[in-house]
Amino acid sequence: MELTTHAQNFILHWGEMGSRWGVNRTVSQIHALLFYAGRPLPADEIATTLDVARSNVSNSLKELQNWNLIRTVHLMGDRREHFETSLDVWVLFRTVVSERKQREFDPTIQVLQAMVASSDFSKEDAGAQLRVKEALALMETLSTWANEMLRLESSTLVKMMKLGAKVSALIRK
Amino acid sequence: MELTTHAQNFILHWGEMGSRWGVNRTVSQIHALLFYAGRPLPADEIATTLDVARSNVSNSLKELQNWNLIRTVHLMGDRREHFETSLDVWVLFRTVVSERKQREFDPTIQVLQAMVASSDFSKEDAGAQLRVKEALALMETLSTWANEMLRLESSTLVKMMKLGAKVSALIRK
DNA sequence: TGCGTGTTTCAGTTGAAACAGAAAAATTGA
DNA sequence: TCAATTTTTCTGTTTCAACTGAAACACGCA
Repeated sequence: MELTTHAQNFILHWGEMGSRWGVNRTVSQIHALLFYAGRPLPADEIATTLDVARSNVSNSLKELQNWNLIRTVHLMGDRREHFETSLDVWVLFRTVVSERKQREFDPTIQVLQAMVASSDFSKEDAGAQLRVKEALALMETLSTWANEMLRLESSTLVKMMKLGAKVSALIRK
Repeated sequence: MELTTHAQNFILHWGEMGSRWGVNRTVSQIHALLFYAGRPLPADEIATTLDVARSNVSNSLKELQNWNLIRTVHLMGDRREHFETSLDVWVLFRTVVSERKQREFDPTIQVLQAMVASSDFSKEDAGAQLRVKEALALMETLSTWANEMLRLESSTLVKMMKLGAKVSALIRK
């Protein structure tokens, strides 16, 4: 498959974005390609299109599957596996947020909880203990809130966001 | 300064967190140290405490200043600059979100806007054009919403989060 | 102006992650 | 079962950001 200029822009920029947020560049490029193409692609076509090694594609696809961002489909008359991603951007967004939270956010909360629970802060760390508690409280608040938001339907979520700060007018209690 | 076990845990874990989110490890460790210590520290004390090169500390501090996460203070009878961070976790959170948005999110929106505006998508990319538009719409929604949230006072923000999905009950319009 | 103290810059080094290519393994159709 | 096709694993190589240490630079003070 030959990429148009637009496709190249999109894929390269998305890969760049990914790497700034701690996601492997090839992984995000592949995902961008599948999203842009909008149809299932076999691994070797991905490899030739992006000009990366077949093995690199294989590992990246596995990573994307672990992230629940792609699934395999089979096409008539072709024994190769084809890979596709959801084309609903809100589904993708929620998946990424949810996975990321599970992998990195929640474990950190646990670490902080353990720290705070083990009450053997030395005396000179009293202030520090308070601050760690506050950091933990922030993360717990965020976590609970995120779980609730993720449970909403996309359309509801969008509506809430568009309401935005208007909601704050209701909070005078 | 000798670090307690708790301090080490906190700082090391925070550094680890940072690097998973695309933030230099030393940078986040230094910030964690300043937060944990809760008092202004001079660069060389940071270097010896974390056991990294003095120059590394210097560059990392500059980075933290660019992020508006630390400021310098001067102590009586000491010519050295001392560095301190806000101890209000919500202030820190908002700063990070705001800076990160400005640096990485907003520019991406611009790229997508440019792509969508330049209407020379070839015919076979019609579907792709639609999808890019949807991705852009999502990011714009998020961006507007984030701006509104960032303008709120911390206490209001927390209240809104604690309300959480309860707000969605109000959206039946 | 020169000296002591502190900071930054810069060039080279290191280490970890990403990647390629080959080899091994798996799958399917005959 | 075998051959053809496709996928995965493995090992070395490359790349790049992070880091160090030394040298250059800035500042304040006598």
